Amino acid sequence: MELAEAKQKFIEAWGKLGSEWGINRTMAQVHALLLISPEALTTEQVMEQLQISRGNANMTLRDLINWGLVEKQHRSGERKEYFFAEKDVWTIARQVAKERKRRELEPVLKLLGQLQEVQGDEQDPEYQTFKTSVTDINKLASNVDKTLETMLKAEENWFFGSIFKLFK
Amino acid sequence: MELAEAKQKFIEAWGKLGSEWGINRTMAQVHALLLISPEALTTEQVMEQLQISRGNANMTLRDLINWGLVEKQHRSGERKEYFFAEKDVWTIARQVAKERKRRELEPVLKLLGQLQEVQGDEQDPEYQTFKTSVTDINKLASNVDKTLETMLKAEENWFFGSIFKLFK
DNA sequence: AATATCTTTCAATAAATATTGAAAGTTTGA
DNA sequence: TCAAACTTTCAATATTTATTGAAAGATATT
Repeated sequence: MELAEAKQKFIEAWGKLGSEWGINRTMAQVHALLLISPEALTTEQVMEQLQISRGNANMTLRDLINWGLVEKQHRSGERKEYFFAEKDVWTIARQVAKERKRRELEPVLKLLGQLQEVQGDEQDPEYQTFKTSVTDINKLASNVDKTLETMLKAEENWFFGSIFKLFK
Repeated sequence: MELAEAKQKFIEAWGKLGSEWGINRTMAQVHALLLISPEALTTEQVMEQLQISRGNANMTLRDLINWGLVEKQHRSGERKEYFFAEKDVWTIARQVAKERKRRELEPVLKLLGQLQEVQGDEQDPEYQTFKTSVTDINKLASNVDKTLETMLKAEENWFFGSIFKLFK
């Protein structure tokens, strides 16, 4: 396979995977493009390579920066902004985990905690089943949360630090 | 909080979480409804409780069955079909992991393997960066795949079997 | 074999999401 | 201060995804 074709396929696949996991297709594609670019790219270059509009490119790049996956670069003597993606996959994975934990897991945990306080008749099967399900999900979600917390602090921890090096 | 309100909030939250993770909101809501129902429900009951159409209820329930999260029940003397959700959260998590692995992770792994075979000039930074990124992602994805594989076989394995009981 | 009961399908429609592009905003330097 | 170079915004539009509901398909009952 030629490089040009491989790049194309990689970008498409990354976009598809993103959309299957609730991440905007274009955002995933821009990320893919930057991932495989040795140099930082300008908005113009992203627009051209992916055939997207200026507005879309601008918003998508901003989102990627908010996700902590891309950073702006400035070059002396130039007005244009350049965009560069973090290339270490483990750092990327940690970053994504961190953001999704914060944006999605934590709000759910908060609600589950409240729902566990529901009042009702202990003899009512409706009540019993509700309470059991919510409690069980809360337990699992808390464990996932704690596990992620540990993972995210892995670098600071000799034990997991060494385990996670195996994944690198 | 009253049970009725709590149920409503739970169903909404589950639907929202699902849609953030690429799972149809209605599917997640139907799943939530069945999760907190002590008894199996009919299509009619699902339609009424969630205010959705017959077609939607039918397709959604079929999808949930395909995900291995819900099963049909038949009752003697009745023509209607009843639907019942698996309640053990660890089993649910395993089931979801299994399906997403099969539907999304495995196809991506296959492609990454092919992309690693890309031909090009070893001196070309474009080629180098592409190859490094693809290889690194492939490594991480393979490790995730293997880890999931182990998890999915956990019940058959005394060591992880006992570890995972901690999560229940 | 006709009818009642229940399930499935799928083209049409609606709703949610993503994208465009032109105008407004900002920054730099002549 | 002006204007060129670049970035940002957002209402309008397009695309994608989900939902409806009526008709067709099953299956059991008389």
